[in-house]
Amino acid sequence: MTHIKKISKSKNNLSRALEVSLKSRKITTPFFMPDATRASVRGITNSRLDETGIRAMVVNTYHLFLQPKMDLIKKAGGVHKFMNWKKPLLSDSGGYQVYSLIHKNPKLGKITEDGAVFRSVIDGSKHLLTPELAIEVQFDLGVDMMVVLDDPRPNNIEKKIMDESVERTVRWAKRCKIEFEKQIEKRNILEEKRPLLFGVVQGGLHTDLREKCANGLKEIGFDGYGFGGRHLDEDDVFLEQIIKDTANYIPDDALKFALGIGTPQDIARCFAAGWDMFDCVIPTREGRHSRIFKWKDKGVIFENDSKDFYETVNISNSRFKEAFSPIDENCDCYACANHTNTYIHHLFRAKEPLGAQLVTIHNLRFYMELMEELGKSV
RNA sequence: GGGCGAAUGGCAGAGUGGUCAAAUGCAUCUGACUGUAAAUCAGACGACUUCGGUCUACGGCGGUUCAAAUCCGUCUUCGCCCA
Repeated sequence: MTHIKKISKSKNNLSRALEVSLKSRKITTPFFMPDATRASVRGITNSRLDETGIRAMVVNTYHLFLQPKMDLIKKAGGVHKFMNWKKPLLSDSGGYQVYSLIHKNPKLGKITEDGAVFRSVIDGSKHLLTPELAIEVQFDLGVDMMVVLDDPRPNNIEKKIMDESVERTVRWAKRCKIEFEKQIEKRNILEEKRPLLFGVVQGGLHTDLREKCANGLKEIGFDGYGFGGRHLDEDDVFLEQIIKDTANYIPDDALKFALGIGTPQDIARCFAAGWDMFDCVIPTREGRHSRIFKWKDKGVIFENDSKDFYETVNISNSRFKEAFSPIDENCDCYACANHTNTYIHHLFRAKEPLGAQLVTIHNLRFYMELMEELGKSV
């Protein structure tokens, strides 16, 4: 059976809408998944998440593996039951933690051909996360979509080293795919009930390495392919060409997952380049840090490099002390329907967690509206 | 009435002759955040400035000293104790 069906596409034939059949339910692209790294979108209950229109979210293999550990998740009956979330879940492999922890602070672990050696920040215990273990853990989590363990590197490293990262990423992807098929057989999972598996395209700023990586992964065969590493150059300039080229190297009938992207305009540009699904900490983390996303003009979303379709404001700024109006008059989110800028400003000043929760809810609703707008264009 | 102690920047609170425009925390103002080591982190926070400095500041006033938030006298206020 085929899990992915094209339902429409744009005139330029790049952006499109797909219907994806997952084990828990169907989902259409484009979609954005908030990060529920440790099986929770920080501070927000499931019912409030539902109200924002969220259709899927991302949990993290590495974090859940360390805490509460897989024995407990298995006892709970999988991560869906554990967190009582009925809609689709995608688990990230922990590959980014290789980048984030090891490359930023080598003391916290190292990468070997076998896998990534981590020291737990929870209890100091040592762990070896192999590609095989990453897949097994994700089956134990019981998610709808899983990602291979990859080897991301900072964009500014030598091309030779980036090439090694690409080759390792492909070798690890192969091991993941083999383990994936083994697990399906071992667990007796029917084709229509199996999770989808994503490879991750690395290669940094080098288009030829992105192509090499994509081709290597294509040969193995995945349901979807992710854009790995950072999508911005050293000056935080959006890597437009690599984003476009990488999307083109991926088979058209596969899902294209822009991992960790991004700001509203980055998402819009990626979608226009053919990417179907997104996840990012921005709406939640920045919401907790009091930054609010607001619409300015939905009509100019696709106008070249435009940030003009939205703005961000910091609700803890003094100008909101006496702003007795909702964050956004036109927003239908819980925060805007019930509370004023003044109140939310006060909550942040008073360090009341409700402030962060309300802004998180609002920002997630903003991101959902962005996805609705993107969806309308195809 | 007598004795002792204390008064420091918006607040709390270090400092007890020079390296003090004065630690630290809070408050205030602003910024950052892109597959969450992040409800976190960073900067600013007396005035003026040609950015080299200049001025005004540690309860008030007056001394000592080359030099005082720091020592002395006195006044004011507050606290504690004895009558």
